Amino acid sequence: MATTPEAAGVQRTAKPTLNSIARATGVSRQTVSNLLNDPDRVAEPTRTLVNDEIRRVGYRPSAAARQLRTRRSHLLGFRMRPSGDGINGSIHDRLLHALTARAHERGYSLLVFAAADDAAEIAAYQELRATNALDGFLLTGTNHGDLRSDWLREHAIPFVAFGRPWGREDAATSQVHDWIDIDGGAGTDDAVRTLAAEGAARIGFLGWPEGSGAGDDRFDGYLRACRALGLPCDLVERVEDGFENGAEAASRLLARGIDALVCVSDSLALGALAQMRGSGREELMAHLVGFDDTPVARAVGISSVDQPIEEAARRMVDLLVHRIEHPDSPPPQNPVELLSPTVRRRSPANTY
Amino acid sequence: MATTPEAAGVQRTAKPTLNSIARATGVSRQTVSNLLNDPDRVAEPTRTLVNDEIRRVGYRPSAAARQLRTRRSHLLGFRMRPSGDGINGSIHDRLLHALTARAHERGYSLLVFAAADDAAEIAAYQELRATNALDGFLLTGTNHGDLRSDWLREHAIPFVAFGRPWGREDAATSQVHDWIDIDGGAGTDDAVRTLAAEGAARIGFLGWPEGSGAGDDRFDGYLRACRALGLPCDLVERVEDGFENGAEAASRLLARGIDALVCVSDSLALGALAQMRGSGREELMAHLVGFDDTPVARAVGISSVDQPIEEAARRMVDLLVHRIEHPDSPPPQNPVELLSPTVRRRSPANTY
DNA sequence: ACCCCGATGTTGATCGATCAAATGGCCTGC
DNA sequence: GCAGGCCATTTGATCGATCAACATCGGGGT
Repeated sequence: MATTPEAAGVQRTAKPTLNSIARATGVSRQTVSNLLNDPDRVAEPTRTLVNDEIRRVGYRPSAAARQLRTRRSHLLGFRMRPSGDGINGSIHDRLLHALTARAHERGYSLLVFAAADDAAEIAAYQELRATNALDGFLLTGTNHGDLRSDWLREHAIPFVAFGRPWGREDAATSQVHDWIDIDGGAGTDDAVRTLAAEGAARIGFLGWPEGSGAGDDRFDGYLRACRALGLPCDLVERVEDGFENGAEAASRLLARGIDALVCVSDSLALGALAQMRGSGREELMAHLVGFDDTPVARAVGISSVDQPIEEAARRMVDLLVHRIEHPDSPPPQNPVELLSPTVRRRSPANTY
Repeated sequence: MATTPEAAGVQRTAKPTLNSIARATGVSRQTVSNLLNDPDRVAEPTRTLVNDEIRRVGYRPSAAARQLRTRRSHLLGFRMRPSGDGINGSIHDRLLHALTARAHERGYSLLVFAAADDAAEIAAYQELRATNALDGFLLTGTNHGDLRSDWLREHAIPFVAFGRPWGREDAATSQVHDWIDIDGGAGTDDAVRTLAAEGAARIGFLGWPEGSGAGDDRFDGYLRACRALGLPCDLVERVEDGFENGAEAASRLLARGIDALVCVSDSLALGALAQMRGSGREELMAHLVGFDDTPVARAVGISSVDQPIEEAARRMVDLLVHRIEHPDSPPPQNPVELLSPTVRRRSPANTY
């Protein structure tokens, strides 16, 4: 922000340090240090004197020196997943951006690293923790029996996960960890109710195969809503993610007779949309709901369940920072954080 | 990789350091240091002795300490752009992943930061350089009269840009900088020739408004090819990126009579595709080419110009690392690196 | 014999911050 | 009037690595 104009031009002198500031103002280095870390400890006359000098020469403390002494790097680790061949990659991007912004506000930076699989990710934790002294990690896409969270907990390394600790039904007794998640079930539930309110009676569901935490959760929401509303809940196809798979599965559902469709991802929804159009069932296109509200869905005009990624990112960072700065704080909180998504309603028809 | 199984379980001892290794093996700390930085300096009997101990206790040097002494952080900065509302965001993701992977291979890590605009990005350079001692920066999306590259050069901070130094016609005389880029013009040229070879005679172009480096470059490629082939080259619309804009502009081009269309982005191409379908000109869909080969284009079956992002990322990192490690090396190379994209041919018809 | 050299390895100083403990001044209470 | 305390500040030690300079030991070359 306040990039002092002088600082840019003049600075031909050596880089300022705590010591140089101290000498220039006639106080001791520790006083300068105090001013930075706990301003109340230094009295008024001194305070402004030193502050002015700091500003004048554009002093910034050295992260390396601080880290060496305090063993805190103020760095958080984030794994880049092999660039989503799916359309869903865009939420990954959104998440990373939001995490970066929030971390910055809290005085932290993000270090990204690539890892092919979970084992490689764990190896990376170890390496980064030892050499770069990362303060903590931000995990995404947790799954049943996730090795990563177990490993991190065993090694007492702070982390927070985007995704519930799936398959930890014994949560009450066993050690859990910090996490936030988005209530996917509430999203599909909401989608079903919205479609039903508009008159749909045979609502289909196009999901992922059983076994993925998020996928099962979204399926549950569908079931719950259909049962509550007295609608059939067996119009279901569960396939791997992807445009092609979506189109194929949709054709089967169309054959069984549906008048609306909820999908577990925008990729699948896009495939379903193509199938509807291809088989002359354009009237269904307005009764199709995807998941993630990706740019593609917005562009093409598919309704979609919008996840509050920015909010989720904020809370992730806050949770992690809290755990880092208060290592002895109450063990992994309650059912930590569960955010609700929103259904974005739109219609493909109005885009042509 | 070699996460020693013992290291995980046993380690209840203090973290190993150069000194602890030295004491344990009976050599001096400097010898251990030499072993790490220049193995040839230490003779055989010692070498394996120390190496074994290092492996045994799982020693990893402290980046902070090293950085404090050497003033090298082995960190590269990368700015997260406000998550592309466009569909094109996915190449950003691909690029970041590839950069991360390559940086790791070269012994560097990526630190990401968010900045709203170029001015904020410059402020971030200054801050990150002073506190975190970043070794260099990776820029994306350079434009005419880019402030960032000027600032970095003035301050003698190593960097490499993805994107030519647009508008530096005096490149021969003026100071240039390291960069790589993808020859967009070659891509559109190729697209035109491909379409022409398949019989198209009136090929349209849907581009961005004049003034963006990459956009003008791609337009030039179109012009060049059309002229060379003796085809009309005035079937052109230039609009801001986006699905809606693409659809509108495409309708104007359709009215003027085209039998093929080259677009400057997949977002625009997707809009054009929708317009073609909406106005019953499905036969044109197979003669539509987008740009970037995003997942959406792949999914929907639009042909697209595929940029060799991974290759570009590799060269970016290599150039930057070279400049960091050889600050006095020959000034900004020649027309540094210009990679050629590839046209991916597909047809929307075969997806239903 | 002598001197110098390369190959190995060692020691003291240093990078820039924070921690822990000590200092000196001033005020309060008995 | 003096012990005890609090405040603001200072001093010495330390985090873990590298740099620069110096020791040691065999060999050649002449």
